[in-house]
Amino acid sequence: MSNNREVAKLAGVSVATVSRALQKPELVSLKTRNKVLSAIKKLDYRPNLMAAKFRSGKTGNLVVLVPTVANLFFARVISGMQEAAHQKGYSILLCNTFGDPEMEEGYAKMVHTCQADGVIQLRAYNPFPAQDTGGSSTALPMVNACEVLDNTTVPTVTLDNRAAARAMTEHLLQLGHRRIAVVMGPKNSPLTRDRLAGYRDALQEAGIAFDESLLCPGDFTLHSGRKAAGELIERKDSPTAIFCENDEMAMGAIQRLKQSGLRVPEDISVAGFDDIAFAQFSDPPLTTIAQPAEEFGSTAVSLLIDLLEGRIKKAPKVTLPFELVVRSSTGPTSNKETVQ
Amino acid sequence: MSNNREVAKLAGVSVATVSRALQKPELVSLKTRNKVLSAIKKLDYRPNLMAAKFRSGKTGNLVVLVPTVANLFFARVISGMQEAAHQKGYSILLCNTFGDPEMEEGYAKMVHTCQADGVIQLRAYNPFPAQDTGGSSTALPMVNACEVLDNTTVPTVTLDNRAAARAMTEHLLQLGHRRIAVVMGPKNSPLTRDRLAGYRDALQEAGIAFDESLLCPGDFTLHSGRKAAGELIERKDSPTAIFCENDEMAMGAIQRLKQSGLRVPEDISVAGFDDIAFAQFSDPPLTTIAQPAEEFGSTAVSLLIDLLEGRIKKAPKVTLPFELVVRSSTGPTSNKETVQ
DNA sequence: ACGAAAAATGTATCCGGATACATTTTTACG
DNA sequence: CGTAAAAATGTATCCGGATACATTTTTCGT
Repeated sequence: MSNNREVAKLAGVSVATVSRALQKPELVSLKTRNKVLSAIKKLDYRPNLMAAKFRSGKTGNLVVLVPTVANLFFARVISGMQEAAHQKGYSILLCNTFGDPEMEEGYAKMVHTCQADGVIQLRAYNPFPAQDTGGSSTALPMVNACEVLDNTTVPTVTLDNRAAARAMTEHLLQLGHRRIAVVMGPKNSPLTRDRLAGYRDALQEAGIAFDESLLCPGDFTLHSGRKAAGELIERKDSPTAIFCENDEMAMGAIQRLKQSGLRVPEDISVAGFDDIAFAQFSDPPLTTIAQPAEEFGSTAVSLLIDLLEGRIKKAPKVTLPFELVVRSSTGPTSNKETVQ
Repeated sequence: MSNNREVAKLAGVSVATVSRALQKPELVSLKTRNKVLSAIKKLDYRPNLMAAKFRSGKTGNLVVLVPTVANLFFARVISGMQEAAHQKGYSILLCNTFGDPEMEEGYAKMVHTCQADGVIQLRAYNPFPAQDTGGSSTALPMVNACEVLDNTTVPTVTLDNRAAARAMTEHLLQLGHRRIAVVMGPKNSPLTRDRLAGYRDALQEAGIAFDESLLCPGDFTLHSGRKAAGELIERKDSPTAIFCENDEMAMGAIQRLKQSGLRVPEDISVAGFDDIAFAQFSDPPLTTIAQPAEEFGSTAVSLLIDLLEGRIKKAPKVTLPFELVVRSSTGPTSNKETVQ
């Protein structure tokens, strides 16, 4: 591979001129510029960006920590990130973490070893809590998106999960449901906690007592939704509606309900969250909360780049809009259920 | 950020010793090693890997060209890649290309500018066809996986799509189907062509004439499956089975069929390809071809790293196994249909 | 045509770790 | 104890582009 100096020699100029001809062409006379460009073409010269980045101390890489790549919501978020990053001259280093703090720390260290400039974390965990100092110069440049930490000085991009869950719960209440089960995400997740809070807000406003036994554990997989639904319908006082914290679990639940001969929504309503592509192809099509997934990604990338390039004073907290999408998996309670 | 020399000074040794203490500890005496290590700890020194990589000429990055990140099959492939790469000390630079040759070329050029060491292409297109010279030193180090080129000297990882499509078609024929529609992937895709060939193989062996009008265009999205199904059932001589070239299209098709009051599989059978997670949660659960998606990714990464590290003589062609997974979306033809 | 300012170009050095080669220290054996 | 071999360590240089600063060339007004 030819380099700087070979080009300079062939063009009969100095390396500085070669560098300038590429970086700041306006500083080089037209004649010289052409000499340089033709030498570059003749040698098929390509600048070694590793050298340039090494010198500048900027890698142009962003580490993205994703609990599960093989998840439709995250896939959309990543898609949005990739596009935004590419547009601004950055690259995405994708890291599948399985939500394991050790892996997250390992990958985040790529910033320390100058393999990446910053980190986008899609889970509510700061790999270096002691350094959660936002704009501080020693801190890990990080942006927290989707599932975010509560008390953090790190920039965040999130949804008002509480309001969204409340909206969904209100929708179910309006349909006459009084016993609404919730299939939750992983324990200790602020996202799960906030959605639960929204659910309780709506219940409280409607004057309905909160029943902890209606809460089911889940892990955002189809299987966990199926399992939860199975357990719910075997109870004597089974719910008339199931609010799942993501669409995969909702679709798993629907499958299980149908398997037991229950009709959705006639016998039991099911709601999801995320509005993945499959939601409208579900049978019945899923009532859910649409999130601007790609925008989560692109916003997170923009914030991180702003942070890296010093355009951020204090950590912004961006909240993106949601939308309640009512389809056919939710419906009015049957008389039998409502008379109780 | 502290460097090499600061550590050397604090430890009272030379930079070479510092470097050796980290790279080849056995060459450094225990006493010296400890001095170095404690200096490293005291200064919180982290080697600047950009410098090391710059010097070695190896970036440790692999560019992955994916037509669509937000696709469950590719997401699994990427997941497998990421794990394999991480295990071998490489990172994945994820690039969403939308199947656009220009974007693919742009990203592939990252290898020329030393931002990455090699490329994994998940689509049948070589960004630098002139350089398709396999082991040649001037060639772009590339591995082609999933959808692969026919006449290439590049290493490939693929499925015997022809045999898989044939197996699925035979399954449908055994159930009595004689008019089997095919919802295809993008035109000009070897993958689509091979699957079609397998379909024709099976028809021919069964002595059934091939009817081109049973082929429907598609693009691997839920919507295109729905559209294709809509067109098929409006025909006078509509098929008794629809073989979709991926699960998303199959699920889209099923939705459309049900919408028209058709029962699957009683009135019409539907088969998919890929066995994504949703396939078994579809209503009815989808008959499909299971592919080892993660293994596509890990194998591609292994091959590329072998290629980069000079362990490959001539380009290997790896074929991974498939499995026909029969669920409930396919069934025997009804009498009405078979008597024709 | 002269001189000052502006434009263009060149020189030398830096970034930080790796390593070939040189040098010093230790080991071990007669 | 002496010396050769082995082990440990140090010195100097390289990788390739960026750039501060120095130097040369051009422009332009008078």
